[in-house]
Amino acid sequence: MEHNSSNFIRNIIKEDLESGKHDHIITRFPPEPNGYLHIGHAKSIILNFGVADEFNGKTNLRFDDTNPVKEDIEYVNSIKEDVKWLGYEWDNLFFASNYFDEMYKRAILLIKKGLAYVDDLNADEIREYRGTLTAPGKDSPYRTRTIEENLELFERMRSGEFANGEKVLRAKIDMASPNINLRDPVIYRISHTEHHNTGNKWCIYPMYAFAHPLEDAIEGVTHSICTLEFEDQRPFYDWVVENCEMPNVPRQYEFGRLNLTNTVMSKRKLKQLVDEKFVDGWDDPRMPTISGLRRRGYTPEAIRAFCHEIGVAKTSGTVDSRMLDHFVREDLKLKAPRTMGIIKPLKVVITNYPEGEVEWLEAEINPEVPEMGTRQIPFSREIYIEQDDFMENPPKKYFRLFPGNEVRLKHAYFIKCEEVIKDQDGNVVELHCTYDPETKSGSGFTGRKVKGTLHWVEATHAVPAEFRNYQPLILDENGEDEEQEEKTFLELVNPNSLEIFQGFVEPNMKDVQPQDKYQFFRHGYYNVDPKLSTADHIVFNQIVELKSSFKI
RNA sequence: UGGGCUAUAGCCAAGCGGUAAGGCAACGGAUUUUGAUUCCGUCAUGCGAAGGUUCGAAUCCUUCUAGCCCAGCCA
Repeated sequence: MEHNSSNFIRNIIKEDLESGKHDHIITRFPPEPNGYLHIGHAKSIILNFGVADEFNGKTNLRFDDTNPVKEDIEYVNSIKEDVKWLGYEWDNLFFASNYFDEMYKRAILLIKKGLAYVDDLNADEIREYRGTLTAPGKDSPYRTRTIEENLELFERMRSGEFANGEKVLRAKIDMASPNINLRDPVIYRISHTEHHNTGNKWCIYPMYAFAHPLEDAIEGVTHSICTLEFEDQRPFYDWVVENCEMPNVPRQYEFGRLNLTNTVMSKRKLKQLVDEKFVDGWDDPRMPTISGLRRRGYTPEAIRAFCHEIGVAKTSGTVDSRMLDHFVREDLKLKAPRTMGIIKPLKVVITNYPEGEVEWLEAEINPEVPEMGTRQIPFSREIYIEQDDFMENPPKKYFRLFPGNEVRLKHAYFIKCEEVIKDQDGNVVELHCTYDPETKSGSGFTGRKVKGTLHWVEATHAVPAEFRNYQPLILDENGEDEEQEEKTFLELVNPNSLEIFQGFVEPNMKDVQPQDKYQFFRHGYYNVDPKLSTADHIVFNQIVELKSSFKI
């Protein structure tokens, strides 16, 4: 069902299986629990789980929790929920922190082989000694310590004798390497910090570059898939696996991360939007987080279809967010019941309709899926239509209501605008119309045609509802500016990204449940907000508008 | 100025020496009780540029150009 898009990683795995290099594959999704997952992670999840599923392999969910100062159990819970919601089941749930003993032993092995040493240089000095992009670094004066001394010092680091930053363990490779990652990278640092999983057992924690290859090797991961910025790290990845004498040899492959127009996609920036209250939280419907998209009303199916269609490559481009919109509409088209809702109400009195009378009309729930059946909607002398569906002085090709014009009310009758009622300030507050009983929907009336069909809600039975319409959170005509990143990014936040309206919906909508999705006729798709909606006050989040070729 | 990577339409992307898939967007036109959907059609003599090899090149070679990433005791 989800298209067979070819990509280079899939091709590599296929070849590895065909050549007999592997008889099975294991992938992993390795988030650090320091924030919520976003749609960029969804791309990685879908890639890792998808490719393993396709070739009968396994995928681990592994928390890369090697830096306790940034991590929190709240994040591990949200990550698990999001992966499941996207439709994936991990074969194993692992924590890198459960490998700390193993990693410590491998570090000692490195020391014993003369491939790692304890350095007393502080952070600033290490940076100085590292050299620059174009100039080689120079050896630390502590680089030549004996194995015995290193062993003893490292053990004393572990036992808590030293303060944060006082010492580090470094791999001994080459301070003149053109690849900066190979200039004796730090592999262990001291951090007297409680860890969400290991508590106070450790005060030294391995660095990503050292830990990650070990984690993969320990789990027997065959294809370790990560994003492009880790490309330079691959030589060290291989160095660690080899020199730590890991029996399993994982290989790292890098793909381009997902960028979307009008979207920021870094955990740091998203966290900033949350912390500085630009949004309601990680799950604000304007956020590109999985939890935000879920609350907005996006479906896992739509996200998966989108990720399959954008493909996986080594280019770093920016996908038009309208492509995501497309897949949401496509998924919801056959799933979402149609209903009518008025976002900006304008009262219409049908002057020739009997006072006090209400008739119930039958309306199909989804014309493309007749099995969804029908619903009953009331019609009477007073209804609401959309303010945007009336213009006193319309331009050419305006098919909606204007003085003297006749339109069709969906599922009901033709009405003709006879009179415009205004308040003292000249604002249109009410319309007086007449209807033609002959034109009832379903009666087969063909006497005359109208150009426009409007949606409406009967006034006395109408259920009040709140509509929350969204615009992009980020206004980025030129993408993310790198110069004054901090400033520019916050300046690009759209002050009008949320618009709230109080309107009306059909009476049959009074018992909608959180996360129910509807297509409001001629508006678009909406989701019942799981946080804000109550039985007394229904709140709909706009998922995506319907397309429209109408321009005024 | 060191190293790594990338370049196919407005955007994403397939293509692996045999004559440029697909999706999004856009634009025509038909149908339409959603200005939606659906349908039909248009959209790269062209693959960052210039040379070269070949009967034949987006694919191989050479040289250029442009963009992205790397100097955390973050991941």
